Amino acid sequence: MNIELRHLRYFVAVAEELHFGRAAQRLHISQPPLSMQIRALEENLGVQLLERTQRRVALTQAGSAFLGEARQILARTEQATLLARRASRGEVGNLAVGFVSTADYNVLPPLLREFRQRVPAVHLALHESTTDRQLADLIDGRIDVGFVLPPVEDARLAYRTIHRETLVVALPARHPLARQRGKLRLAALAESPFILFPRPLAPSLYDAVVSYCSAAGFSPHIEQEAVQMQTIVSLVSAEIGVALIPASLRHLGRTGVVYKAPVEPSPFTEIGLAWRRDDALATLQVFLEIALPAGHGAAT
Amino acid sequence: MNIELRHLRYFVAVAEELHFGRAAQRLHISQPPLSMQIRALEENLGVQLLERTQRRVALTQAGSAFLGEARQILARTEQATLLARRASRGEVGNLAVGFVSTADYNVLPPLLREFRQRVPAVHLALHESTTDRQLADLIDGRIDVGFVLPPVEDARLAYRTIHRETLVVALPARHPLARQRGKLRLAALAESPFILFPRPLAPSLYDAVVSYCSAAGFSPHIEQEAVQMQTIVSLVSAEIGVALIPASLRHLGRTGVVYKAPVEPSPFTEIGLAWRRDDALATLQVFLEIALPAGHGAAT
DNA sequence: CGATGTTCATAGCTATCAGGTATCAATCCG
DNA sequence: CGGATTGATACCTGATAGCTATGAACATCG
Repeated sequence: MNIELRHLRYFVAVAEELHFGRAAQRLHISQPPLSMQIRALEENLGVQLLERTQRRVALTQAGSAFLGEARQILARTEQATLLARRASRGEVGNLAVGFVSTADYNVLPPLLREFRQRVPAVHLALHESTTDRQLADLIDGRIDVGFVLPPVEDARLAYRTIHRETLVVALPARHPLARQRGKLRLAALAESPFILFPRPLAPSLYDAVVSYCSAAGFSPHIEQEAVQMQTIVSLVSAEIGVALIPASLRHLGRTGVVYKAPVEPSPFTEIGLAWRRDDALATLQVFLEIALPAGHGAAT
Repeated sequence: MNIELRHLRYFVAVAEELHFGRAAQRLHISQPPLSMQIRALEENLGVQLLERTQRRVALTQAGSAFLGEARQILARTEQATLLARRASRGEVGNLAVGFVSTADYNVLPPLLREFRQRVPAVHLALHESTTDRQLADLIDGRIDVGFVLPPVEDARLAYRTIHRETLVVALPARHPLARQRGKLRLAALAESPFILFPRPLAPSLYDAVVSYCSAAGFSPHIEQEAVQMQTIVSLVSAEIGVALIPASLRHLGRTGVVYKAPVEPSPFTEIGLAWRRDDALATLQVFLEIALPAGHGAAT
């Protein structure tokens, strides 16, 4: 027979009361089975824990050493159940989060701040990455949720938009149009070299840029490609060309670059969250609850 | 119903195997009761620990959080039983030790050294004190064993001699007899003032000194009393008088004091150990085993 | 100094439940 | 689609935690 927590609970009660009768009362059992269980515990350990002299119960040295341990084990068990409950509510645990670099300039910071505040014991592992790599990482379980650019077409993944914004023009400060006050007519850029990212990385955004220009009556002359938005802005600053970028990228605050909203109504570019549709991770549920406007569990 | 260690043992097995059948085999039980116990554990916690999909068993986040806790609780329980066993063998615990100051110059140091080496996890609380106070402290449980001077007459206490030594004369360095080579005739001190401690503190030693002098044909002229041997030697150094002290006190090495063995055969003075006759403290047993020449448990 | 009360241990019984066997149901694989 | 695998279910059994009654040792008190 093995030691069970029952033995520890009983022993602690007896050690605290130093009286089998009262201890039994406290444990809501009768005295004989309590004596039996204590005896069983002692036999199991091969150690006498209590000295019973028919009249007085006293702890042996081994008993008082064991008492401390027993108390700690019981407390630890309490802690473990609380921890399990908190974990099941998504209040402790880990969550691996992917994000495209642009998310870092709008949705990501306030959301992380709120998440930290609501569930400080959840550890977030953040991985900057492109949309397509994030989708693969989601499927393979390397991340649990990703800030991505649409579209997300895999049936195993769920997607919800969490942010929409317009496009603005980024001009080198010495560009003739940069001095002009107020809004800008997009058609004025028809002859300027454009900097853009490769289409496969974010087809929707790429297409938005191109069709925006089409609507203004020209097709952009693509001079240079770059993967990260920050790089694009750097290239603008280096006077390689102009670019159409999400409005929040203004926050980059790069010197030598001027941001201007066109007069033509801009299409919306969007960022969304993607996650495994059937994922039951408790921490993910909490994350989605915080991130998504209305309550949307993974299965909803 | 309460959580028991059984539940934790079973859960850890399942979590490690991720397979109810193999886990059951490892636990030497059949699979159905294992499933039942896991379910009972989950109900108890109010938390799902495992995701069973009829084909694959996986840990939930709560499950992996709980797994770590469960492992630690089980390990802790192992530790606790080992600790209890070691404590019952007197290898861990405490022991309160009293000692007369003279013991510090002969028996105490080597004995403490050996004890430390044999049972390093036992904490010794050392209390320098007189014999009579130690006897009271033993009765009242403030100390568990004492280095005392005989006699010990209380029936509740056991006593065994552990050290015997002769008396030597302590002389001021400028005393006429201090220059003399070789041994000293005790009678030569018949006119010197003596320093001695109050008789109630150590009757046997006091009487040994006085009868030693009587045998040499004189009665010592007691000039000054002092409680501690170190004080007596200090007074000798201050040329207040001479003293007869246990030979090991030479180790005090006080400057200005010369130690000389008399030619007359010296009576023996002794130090012994006293403890509660019925005391079952495991650490005391170990202490006595190390301290006493032959094996002598308290009840022996 | 016996009477009484207190306290832990023992004896015998009961009821609960851990664990066994047999089987089902869902899923996977060839 | 059939066999294999695996967790769940149904039902039964045996071990044992816990109960009541009682005993034995000891302390206290009239």
